Amino acid sequence: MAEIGRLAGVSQVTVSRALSTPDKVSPETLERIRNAIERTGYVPNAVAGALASSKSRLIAALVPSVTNIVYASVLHAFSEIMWDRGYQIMLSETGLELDREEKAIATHLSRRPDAMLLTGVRHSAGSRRMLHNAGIPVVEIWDVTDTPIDCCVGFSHKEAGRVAADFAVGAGYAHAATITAGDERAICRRDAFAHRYERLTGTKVQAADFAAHATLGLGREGLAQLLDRNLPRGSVIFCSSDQFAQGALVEATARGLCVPQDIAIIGFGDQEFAASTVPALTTVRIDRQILGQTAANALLARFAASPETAMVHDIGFEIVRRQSA
Amino acid sequence: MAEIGRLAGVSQVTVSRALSTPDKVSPETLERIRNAIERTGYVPNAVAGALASSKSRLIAALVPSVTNIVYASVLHAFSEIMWDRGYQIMLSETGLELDREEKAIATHLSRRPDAMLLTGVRHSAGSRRMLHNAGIPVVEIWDVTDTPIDCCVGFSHKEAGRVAADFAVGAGYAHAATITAGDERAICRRDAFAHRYERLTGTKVQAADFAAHATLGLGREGLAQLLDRNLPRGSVIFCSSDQFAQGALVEATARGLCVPQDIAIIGFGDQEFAASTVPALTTVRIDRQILGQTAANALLARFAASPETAMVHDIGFEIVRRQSA
DNA sequence: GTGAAAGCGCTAACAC
DNA sequence: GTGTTAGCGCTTTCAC
Repeated sequence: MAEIGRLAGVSQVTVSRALSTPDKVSPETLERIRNAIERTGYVPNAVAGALASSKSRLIAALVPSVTNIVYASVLHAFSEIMWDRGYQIMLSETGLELDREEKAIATHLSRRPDAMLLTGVRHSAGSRRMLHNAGIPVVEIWDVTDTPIDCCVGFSHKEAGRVAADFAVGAGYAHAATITAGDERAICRRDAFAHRYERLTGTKVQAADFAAHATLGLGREGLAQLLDRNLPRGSVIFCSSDQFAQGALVEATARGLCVPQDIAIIGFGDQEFAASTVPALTTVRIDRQILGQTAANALLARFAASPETAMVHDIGFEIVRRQSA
Repeated sequence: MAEIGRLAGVSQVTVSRALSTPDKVSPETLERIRNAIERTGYVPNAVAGALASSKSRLIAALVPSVTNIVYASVLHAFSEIMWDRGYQIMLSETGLELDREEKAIATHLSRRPDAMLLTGVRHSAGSRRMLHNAGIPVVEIWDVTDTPIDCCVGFSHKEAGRVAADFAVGAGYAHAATITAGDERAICRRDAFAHRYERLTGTKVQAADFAAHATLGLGREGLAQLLDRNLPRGSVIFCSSDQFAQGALVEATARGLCVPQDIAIIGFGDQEFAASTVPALTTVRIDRQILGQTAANALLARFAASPETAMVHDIGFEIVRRQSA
C-alpha cells in the first residue's frame, strides 16, 4: 500500500482511503491510485485491515453437515445475502455432538468473526460462555427457543409434529407410524406427532428409528420393518425427511401397495423432488430460503445496531398436501 | 496475551511460545500460563497471528454451489482433512460464470489464504494472473487438464462420456438419447457420449437439454420430451446426473414403461439413492470422498514442499451396472 | 528456557 | 483533501 502511494505520489493513508472511502479522495488522486493498483496487481491485505479495525467482515457458519441439502440450502440463501454485503463465510461442520461444536466455536472465535451462525438452540455451557465473552451477534437457526443466545430464526419442531398429527387425524387415517433419523429435532417432531396422534385417537403410533441420517434406502427399510411388524393397511407414516418418504414410497410401490390408499406417506422438508414423485409427496414445507435470508438480515440488523429488532423469528411451516397422504 | 503473561509472571512472548511450541517452555511455566488462560477465558487472536507470521491457516474453497450434493460431498471430505490439520475453510459459491469466480478469487485472496480450492479447470485470465501472483498452492477439482494452475484432482469427462457410450453399445442398445443439465462438464460428457455412440452405431443420439441444474422433475420432463419426439423403445438414455436418471425412471414407470426393457437409463454420480431405486440405477460412479481427500492431501503435500508430488491426479470413474441399463 | 525489540500492513485519530 | 502518528496483537529474530 505504501508502494502504491509512492507510485501515485501520495501517502499510504490516502491509498487506504481511496480503497475504503473513495469519495473522501479527490478524483485526480483517485485516478492515479487506481492506475498504480492496476499496474502492479496490488491486492489489499484484509488481514492487516481486520487487525487494525477489529472488523473482519467474516461470518462463522456452523452447520451439522453441508451434504444435508436442508442445511446447505439455508447456507446458500444466507451466504448470498452476506456476500452481497461484503461478508464472507467461514464454514465448519459440527455433526450432531455439542462438544465438536464447542471446539469449532473456539477455533472460529480466534479468527474474530463479526458474527456467528449456529444450528439448533442447544449448546454447551462453554460455548455459551465463549460466545457471550466474544460479544458478537449470534444467530441460531432451525429451531426456536425462549432463551436464544442473541437472535434465533426457525420454527417449532414440536408444533410441526403436532400439526402433522392433526392433519393425519383430520384426513381420517386410523393408524399411524413414524420413520425417524438420529437427529435431535427429528426425534422431537416424532414425539410430538405420536403424542398428539395417540391422544386424539387412542391408537398407538409405531416407530421405525434409525441412528443414521435419512436416505432413500433407509426409508425403504423403515417401511419394510413397519410392514413386518404388521402395520395395518390404511396407516399413515410420518417421516422425518422427504428422503425417507421417498424411500417408503419406493418400497410401497415395489410391494404393490397403493399410496395413499394402502399406505399414506407424509414427508418433511418439501425438497425439490417432493412435487415430482409418483404420487407426489405430501410434506411439511419449511421455506429454507426465507430462513437463510431472515438469519442474514437479523445479523445485518444487529450490525446496524437496530435495537428494536425482534430476537426470535418463527418462520413457521406449512403442510403441503399432494397425493401421498 | 500480555495480560496472560502478567498473570503468569512471564513475558508476552513466552505465552506465545506456550501456545505454539509448548515443548520450548518449561513445564512449570506452561502450567502457570495454562492456568491464567483458563481463568481469564482468553481466546488468542488468530488475525494478529496471521498478520505477523503471514500464515493464515485458512483455505479458500470455491464451488459452483453448495446445494449440489456432488460438490457438497467433495467439500465435506476435503474440509474434514483440512480441519484435522488445523486449517479452516472460507467458502464461496461461484455459480457457473467465470467472472463471478474471478471476483470471489480476488476477495478471498485479500484474506491471504494459505491455499485455494477451485472447481473446474477453466478460469479467466485475470483469475490465473492473481493466483499466480499470490504464489499459494491451488488445487483444481472435478476435471483434469494438461495445464493445471498448480495441482489438479479429477477425472476426464470426455472419457466418462465415451466409456458410457461403449457400455451402451456393448449392452446392445440400438438407440440412445441424452438428458443434460446446463453445466459445462455435463455438456462435455454428452458430446463425448453422442460422438462415440454415433461413430460406433451410425445411429443419431437424441438430446434433451436443460439450462437449469438437474432435478427429478426435469428428468421426468426430459424423458417426456424424448418420448414425444418418438424415441424408439429399447433406447438407452445417458443422463448427466442421477437426479435426471431418477426422474426418467419415475416418468417411465408412470407411463407403464418397463425399465430397462422399454427404456434403459444410465445416471451419473452414483448418489446415495442410486442403489435403492426400483429398478436400481446403473450409473457412473465418481468417488467424491477420494476426490476431496486427494485434493486436501495434494495441498498438504504442497505445504510440506514435497516437490515430487504428481501435479495431476486422475481419480477415474467406474460404470456401476445395476438394473436400469 | 526466557525476554527485548522490531515489524507484519493496515485503520483511526488528529492535525494541517 | 491529505499527511502524521500511533497502534491493532501477535511472531520473528536475536540476545542472554
